[in-house]
Amino acid sequence: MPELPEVETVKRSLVPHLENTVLSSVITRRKGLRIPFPEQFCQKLSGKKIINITRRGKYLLIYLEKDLVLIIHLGMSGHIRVLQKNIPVPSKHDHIDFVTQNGVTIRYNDPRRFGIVTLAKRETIGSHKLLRNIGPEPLSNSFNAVVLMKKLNGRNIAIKCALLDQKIVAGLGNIYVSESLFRSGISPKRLSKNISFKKAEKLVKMIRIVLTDAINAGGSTLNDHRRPDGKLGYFQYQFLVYGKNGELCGYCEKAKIQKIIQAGRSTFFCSNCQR
DNA sequence: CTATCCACCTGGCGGC
DNA sequence: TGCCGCCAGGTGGATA
Repeated sequence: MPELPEVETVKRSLVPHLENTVLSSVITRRKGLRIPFPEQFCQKLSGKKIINITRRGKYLLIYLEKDLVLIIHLGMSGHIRVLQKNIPVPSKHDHIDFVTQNGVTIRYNDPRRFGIVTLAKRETIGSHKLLRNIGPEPLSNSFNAVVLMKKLNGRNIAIKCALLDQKIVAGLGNIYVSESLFRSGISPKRLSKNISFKKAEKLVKMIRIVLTDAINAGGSTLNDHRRPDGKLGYFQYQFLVYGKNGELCGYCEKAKIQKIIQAGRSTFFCSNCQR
């Protein structure tokens, strides 16, 4: 469950359980995920109080005392559950448990193990390898048409690929790029350098709307993955193009939604509505 | 700079 | 039932 709205949903689920609570223990069941866990990972975290939780793009940042930051990325298949009372026996891909002093267990599960869980020092977080090149937060004022145009300027890559690039804008993934481009009337194949300022303005606006709506819907639920609180997100019911190849476009009702492959990933669009 | 292929992994699905 | 290929919400590296 890994684009910005899903990560934001996870963050919001964790805040009431974790902020101002102390980790009594941390249990890892393997050496690492996409990268190894740091040396002494569990020891460094146990006994530490969690100060606050933020999100940067698709990364969760959990700030603890002693200027320690726990960095979490969910990859393709990572999910987090909040467990209280009757905590089940860990199953196959439950790789990490964060146990708090008030009896809550935060369990990290990730079948494909493309996720990342690591530590950093607070003062180095701005220059951290994983975070330093990430573009503006799409829901903040640092993201606007002028900034976007500057990033797209002269680029010969398809706009779809540009928006997937976390250096251009943070947090968008395969679903929300297709949905944002559709709502903006921009073909995913259009070269970045050929996006007009007017279209960039529209795109910025639509990215904001799509992400905000998705967050309000609790994210998107694919393959029955659950939110940390066990609930399902339901933005998938608001998809207009993603996964709808072969269906008649619900907007123009003239063309069928097409699926194409760009940079090895599926893109969904309406060739009539998007130019 | 860009496109393409690949790697990292497991699981679910449809087809035979 | 089983095997097989293909697909999947991500990212980074090598190559041409």
